[in-house]
Amino acid sequence: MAAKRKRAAKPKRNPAGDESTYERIWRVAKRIPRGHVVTYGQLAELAGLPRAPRQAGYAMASLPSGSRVPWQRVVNARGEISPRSDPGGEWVQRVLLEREGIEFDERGRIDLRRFGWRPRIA
DNA sequence: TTTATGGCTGTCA
DNA sequence: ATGACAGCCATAA
Repeated sequence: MAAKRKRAAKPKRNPAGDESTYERIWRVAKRIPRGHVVTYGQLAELAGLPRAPRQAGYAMASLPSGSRVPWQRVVNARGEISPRSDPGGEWVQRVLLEREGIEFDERGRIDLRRFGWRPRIA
């Protein structure tokens, strides 16, 4: 019998064709409807990484240029735009969101109760 | 292989 | 309410 493995062995996805963790996150992100936002933790959870909200963030940071993933619709748990490596990027994100009809309060925060995307738990 | 990093989060003072 | 700390996990060196 196969040796018992404490944790499931890594999926060992194939180089091309199979989807990596990031791709899976991106796929979920693409489902975010316009005019709504999700938190990194939520995104990670939907992607199957309930304890890896950071990975969701890095997946966004790792997005290839030209991708149609609405990274702009991903914000932190506070409903705020997280500071990232790219200077000025948060401003861009905010503009994109406002362009979708999302409103920010004076503190630069989004009301997740109104704009938060609440997908059915798959 | 190990080590370091990083668009986070939840808890505690 | 804000500020600081530790935990978590995949990716890149």
